[in-house]
Amino acid sequence: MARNNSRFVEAHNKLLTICDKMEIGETLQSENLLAADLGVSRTVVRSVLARLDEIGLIAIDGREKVIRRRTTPQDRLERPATLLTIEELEGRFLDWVLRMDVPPGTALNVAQLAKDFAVAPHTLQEFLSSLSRFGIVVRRPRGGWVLHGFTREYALELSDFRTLLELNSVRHLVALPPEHRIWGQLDALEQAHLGLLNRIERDFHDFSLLDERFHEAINSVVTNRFVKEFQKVISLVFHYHFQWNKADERTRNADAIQEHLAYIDALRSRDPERAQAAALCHLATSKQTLLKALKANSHTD
Amino acid sequence: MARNNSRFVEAHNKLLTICDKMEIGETLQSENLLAADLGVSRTVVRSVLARLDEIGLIAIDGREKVIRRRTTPQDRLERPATLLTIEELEGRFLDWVLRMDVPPGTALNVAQLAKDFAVAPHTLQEFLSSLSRFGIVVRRPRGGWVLHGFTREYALELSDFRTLLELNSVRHLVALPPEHRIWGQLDALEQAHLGLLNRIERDFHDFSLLDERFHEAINSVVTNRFVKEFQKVISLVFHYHFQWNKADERTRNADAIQEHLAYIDALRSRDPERAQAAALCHLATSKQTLLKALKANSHTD
DNA sequence: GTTATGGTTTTTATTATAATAAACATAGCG
DNA sequence: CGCTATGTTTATTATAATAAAAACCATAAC
Repeated sequence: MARNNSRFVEAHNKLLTICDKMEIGETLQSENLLAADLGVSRTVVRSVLARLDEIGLIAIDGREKVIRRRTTPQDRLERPATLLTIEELEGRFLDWVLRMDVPPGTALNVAQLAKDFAVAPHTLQEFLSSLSRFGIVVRRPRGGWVLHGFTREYALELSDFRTLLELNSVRHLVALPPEHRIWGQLDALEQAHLGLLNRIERDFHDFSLLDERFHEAINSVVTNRFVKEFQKVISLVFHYHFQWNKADERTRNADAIQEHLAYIDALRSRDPERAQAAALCHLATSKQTLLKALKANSHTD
Repeated sequence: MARNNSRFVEAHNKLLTICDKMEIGETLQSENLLAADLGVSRTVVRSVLARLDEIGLIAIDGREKVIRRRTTPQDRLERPATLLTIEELEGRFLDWVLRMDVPPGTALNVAQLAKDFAVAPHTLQEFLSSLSRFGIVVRRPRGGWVLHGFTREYALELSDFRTLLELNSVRHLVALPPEHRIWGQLDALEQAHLGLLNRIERDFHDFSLLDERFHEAINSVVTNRFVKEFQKVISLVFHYHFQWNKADERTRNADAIQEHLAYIDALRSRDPERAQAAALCHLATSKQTLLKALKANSHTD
């Protein structure tokens, strides 16, 4: 009753498949080889073999493992409900906070949340601890967690920080040689923007994703793990709010496309000042959009 | 055998002190008031009262809690060894990594480390999880942790990121009005630098701390939680490496003081370009110092 | 009506333990 | 004698169980 035994079950069922491919009376490979084939440790293989012996599928005699009968569907074990990993949890949690519009200052109940998200309480705890680095949640003095974002303050600071990082990327980008992959990417992105502009009436929802791809491309020219780590949070927050601010979504997205196109042009000019100006202009609009989205469903006054 | 009962013990001993101040035959306050006085919940007060009743110090009769005898030293409970909190752990851990010069790629043994640091394994686990946001450690696919920093790459990226943040701070700083507290702080820092320069032959060790204070002051003008969070890690890493790179420590620190003084002058000029140039100059030196420190005891080639 | 207390529920932090992996030792075969 | 396969032991992580603490509610006393 400690770890979940999904590894054991998986190996067990895989071994059944192997047995199916062999004849009755044949002998299985050595434990070491089986372990390598199944991608698990020998310990697991041994416990699987012990079980197969128990249900009479094979007969273990010293190092002889003889297949005794064909497998039946009943032999297969049910895989236990697999819990989310900490990586999968990240998206779900931010989604929950932003979508459910959880007010800042809410005390988070680890046990309850863990149940809701179908993770071990411990996993959630760890995750919250890592989120606390971004100030989204804070640890209370004697245990427990409080949701601290997303206030207006937070949004402002996040936007400012984003601007800081992206202007840095822009400065790097314009200095790149013509043969760098980024220029081709920008061309492709330009085409995608023009394409979306043509069918904006219907597909304006697609902009959110395009926006993410666009900024990701620009920031990809900087190879810095700290920049990248933050980019993840930033793009998540902006992405979600983009989706939910339904007011004027069509015209807003159409305008943003125009800004992106101007931004791309400015980058192509290789003129650092012009490029930074275009970036600033678009990022300012983006900031306003985020603030409006917050105000729309605000606990934040 | 779950939580440690330090809260109970603390409340217990405090209540003994309260009893000492009262006469035999007097009655104690209500549970609620005691709880407020001791700063704990009523549950703790109740278990403490139950124990005091048991050892015959007081007699509980309904809501009457009569003091029966004087307290003796034997009544006091030994406080259990208090484990480190996650905040205290941070410094200790980075200290260990940098001081012991743990090579990148080392697998971290949670149970062992937890013992060494005198924390619950769980606390260490959480802490590692939060550190993983900075890429110092990474989680292995099937449990376990690997130390990933501090390679030359990491140091370079950290330096670059630091430069990015600090230049931003400088741009903010030079735009601040003369009555802002920062100008007074800079004056004080200048005096401290000049003072240290006079006794550099003897006290060159003190520079590390002064350096930290200096950069902290400059970055304090930006009120951004993301900037602040990173500053913590950055200053830790630089601070430690400063201390351990013993080569030419005296002259190196004397030179750095000169750079700081020029930096302060440039800030006072309120000229953004000049200030940024001075900042860049000093940060570049700092980067070189860090790289040299890494090379000196390098696993990183 | 107000305050104090007894009991109950919730929630968090820690410990014990099962599942896994790895290391080591031993036996069998060529 | 050397190599490989298996048996045994040990170490380590993830999770379930659980104790401590806090919060809550209902009842009793003044």
